[in-house]
Amino acid sequence: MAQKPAIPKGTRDFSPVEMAKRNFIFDTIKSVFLKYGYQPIETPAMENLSTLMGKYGEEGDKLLFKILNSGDFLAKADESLLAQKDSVKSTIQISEKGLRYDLTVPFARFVVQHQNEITFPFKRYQIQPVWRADRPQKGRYREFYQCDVDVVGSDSLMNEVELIQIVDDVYKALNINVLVKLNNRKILTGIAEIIGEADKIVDITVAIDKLDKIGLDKVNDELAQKGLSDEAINKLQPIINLSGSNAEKIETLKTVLSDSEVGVKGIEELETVFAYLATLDIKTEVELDLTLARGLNYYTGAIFEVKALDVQIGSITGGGRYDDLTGIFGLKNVSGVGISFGADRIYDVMNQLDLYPKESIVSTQLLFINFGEKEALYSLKALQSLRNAGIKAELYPDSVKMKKQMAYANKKEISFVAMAGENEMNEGKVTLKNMTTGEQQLVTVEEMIKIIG
RNA sequence: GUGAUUGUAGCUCAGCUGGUUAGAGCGCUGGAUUGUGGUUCCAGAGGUCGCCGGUUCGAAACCGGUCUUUCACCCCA
Repeated sequence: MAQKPAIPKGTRDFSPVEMAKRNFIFDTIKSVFLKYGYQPIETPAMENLSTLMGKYGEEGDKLLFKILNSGDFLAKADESLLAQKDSVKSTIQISEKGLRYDLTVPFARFVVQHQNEITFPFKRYQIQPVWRADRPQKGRYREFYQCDVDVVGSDSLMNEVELIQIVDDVYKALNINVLVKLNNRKILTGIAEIIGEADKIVDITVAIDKLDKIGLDKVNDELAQKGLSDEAINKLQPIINLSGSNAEKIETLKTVLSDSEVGVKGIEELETVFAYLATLDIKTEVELDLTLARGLNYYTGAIFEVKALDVQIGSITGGGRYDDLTGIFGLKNVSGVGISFGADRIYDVMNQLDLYPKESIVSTQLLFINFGEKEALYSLKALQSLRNAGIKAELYPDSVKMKKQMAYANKKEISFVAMAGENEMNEGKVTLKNMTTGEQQLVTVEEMIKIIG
């Protein structure tokens, strides 16, 4: 036990059954992405630290996995810096690469680097793992998959609408009940302007983001702690407490934010998105939620978040519009909007609710019992025809006790077992056993294909 | 990063205030049944009690450290 190998904290192995379930999720998401005209790309697991650092805030920098330089990296490093024992400064000396933290920043890098080969608007999806040196807990891992869809090079709000359609399609296909929360960063900026605390926008959004969790009083406490005047906090109250239908909320905001140019722009954008959505057949409820802020600093327009309604877990999908992201890498005026599906959390939700369709987890459909070399060769021929007909079939490789071979079929949940011994071979047939009913019949290969297929 | 929490057979767990050969259920292997699994019966294998160190005549149990699990904060998918 003690000597057994282990895997690093916050990482997981996936068994065949788990992989079948995960692939069902990935395949579903992928097929929806393709349906909307998005194309796949992949980027390396590691990026230069210079492209990663500073993009996720100070916290994010700490959560980046850094890769030690190759060779005698300590000898090449500046001794005086190492002697200071300052981890942040020393990192630059001994590490120049890191594991990607999300897919959006590498994508921005990709767009800038390949700008001359890309046709805009560029619609891409990307399904790859990302790594964060976070402390693991429920629904939180150090290695997890993101499924990103983004479109860059288009300002049209049609894209926002399309992303919501995609969310609706994906969760309909997965059979998960969700709520889409929608907000707009411009409205948040407008609010900060109106109450005269424009420079505290980040503190304000972080605080009101917690409303659900800690309640109104504590949010106000936190706001005061961040240095907001009582007057500003008072002005904020009607906004934090905003309720009613989406249309009602928008009406209220219109009067409150009428003096803020950005705020008005934000309201217009939201109104347009809701108006477009109203003309479409969308099953999922979309709710305007002003407390939705999301930590990432680069959102400039719409902000999305998707919550599962039947399971208590963090958000399972999130995203938004970012006008300036490629600007960091030197390409100006390219606006993008995208969302990210958290495959691992979706997996946890699906598991808890047991939502997998039976077909999604079948492996082998038919097992041939091995009675010996001559019989095995006879079975092999039949297997070719079955496989050509699209049936997943296998032959037990060793001619061991039948009991053992049957137990193997049972454990792998193979629904049919075929037996071809001397009698069957003489007739040019096989005995087919249905493992759920226990019935057996003598049939030809063609008949088998009909029964199983 | 802060504060808690967990770790005993492949799995889920028991093991009282430290005292001889550490237990159960399930699973696994073999047999009853040498061309029939999933049910039943019988037998068997499997554990330096997470790891390192300390206290003690004696530690799975007490203490320290470390790794791991889970949870809250922070942040986030």
